[in-house]
Amino acid sequence: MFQRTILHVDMDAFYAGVEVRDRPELRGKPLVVGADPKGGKGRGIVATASYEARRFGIHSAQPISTAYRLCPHAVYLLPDMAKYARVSDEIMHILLSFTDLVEPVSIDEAFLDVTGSRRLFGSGRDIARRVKERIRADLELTASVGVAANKFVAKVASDFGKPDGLVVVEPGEEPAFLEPLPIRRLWGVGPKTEEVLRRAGLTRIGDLTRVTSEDLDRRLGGGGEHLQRLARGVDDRPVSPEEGYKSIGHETTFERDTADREVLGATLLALTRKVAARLRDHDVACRTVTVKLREADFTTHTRRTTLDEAADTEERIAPVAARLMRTLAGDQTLVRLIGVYASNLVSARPRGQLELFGRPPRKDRDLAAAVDDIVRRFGDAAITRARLVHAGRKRGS
DNA sequence: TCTGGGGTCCTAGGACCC
DNA sequence: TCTGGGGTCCTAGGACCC
Repeated sequence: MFQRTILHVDMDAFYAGVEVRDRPELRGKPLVVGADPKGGKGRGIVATASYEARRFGIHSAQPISTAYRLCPHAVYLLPDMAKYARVSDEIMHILLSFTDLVEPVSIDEAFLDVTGSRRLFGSGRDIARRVKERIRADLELTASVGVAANKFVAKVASDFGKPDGLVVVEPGEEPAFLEPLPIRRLWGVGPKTEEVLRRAGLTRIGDLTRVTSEDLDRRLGGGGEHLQRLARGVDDRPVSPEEGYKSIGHETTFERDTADREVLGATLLALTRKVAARLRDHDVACRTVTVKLREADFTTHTRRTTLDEAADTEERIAPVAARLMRTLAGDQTLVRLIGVYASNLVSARPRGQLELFGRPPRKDRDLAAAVDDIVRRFGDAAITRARLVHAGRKRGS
């Protein structure tokens, strides 16, 4: 079979790395990027912990209150997503100088298919070394790189050498490399699946190759064969450059659980505005609108509806979202989080083309375009709904 | 110690059509 | 008279990833 060379590039403690680079006085200190700890009462989680902070037992996705208890004297910073997105663009730019086949996985991670670049740049290991050097020289950041014949093994390999790692798994070595690792390392095995498999006595990746895929299907409700192929180190998925969003959404957790209809309504409207603006930004419109509500006890519900005609404006989406919300929350419902999502995305044709089809430009879209323009020029605070200002005052913020 | 916010993918069941 | 089977679209929930 045709032998591919795949790289998985994964930045080390990315947000923390960027902050330390920009503020050298932070170097060597335990640094936590994430929610405001508020003296141990904060509600969010840790986004990234520096390696110094990890020595205290702090890690990503941990409640910020736990992190604060473990290390109150750490430096706590709020994430600056706009900055990280800019750095991410610079990283992707570097990666694209090695091959066109770059598939971003997240803001700080990507797969590269360098099969066709070997003639120009050398072996997979050579290319990995050069990628790391470029990222270090140009951006003063470190990345860990895994090299293998497919995406899954490359991903596990990059994780294996962290931080500042370079791990190559040669073709044929995959089973020996994977067998002793815990099943949790398999892509798609999270806490639930891990527990189901553990109860069946399966704890190492190698264990999965010693049962039948039907047995796995029965225990997990499908996906057994895929899991088994990964466990053997087989993964045919191609590295495919960006395909665009399938959904766009925003959600927010209240500082304190609330049953205040006005607060809920105003927050829903604010979220809807952000979603609609991003839809227009990406030149897409949505046919499906979803509202999510999480109650104080963490039970979570969603309601969605599909529109007759795709929408990309607050004027069209907000009433739908409000209606869905009313079916989710009673007057007494104590709410922890609400969210708005747009999916079933279709490309929104430029207005010139709409007219070609004999459809007049809509007023709501003209208004939205004007608002987008003002926000671009003067920032988000320049324009807002009277209702949002009112609710903000009401909360005393 | 309670658990963010951005996403993707999958499953099950119902409606509806032929 | 009670009843097939395939296909598509839709909704709700959940697992998982970073």
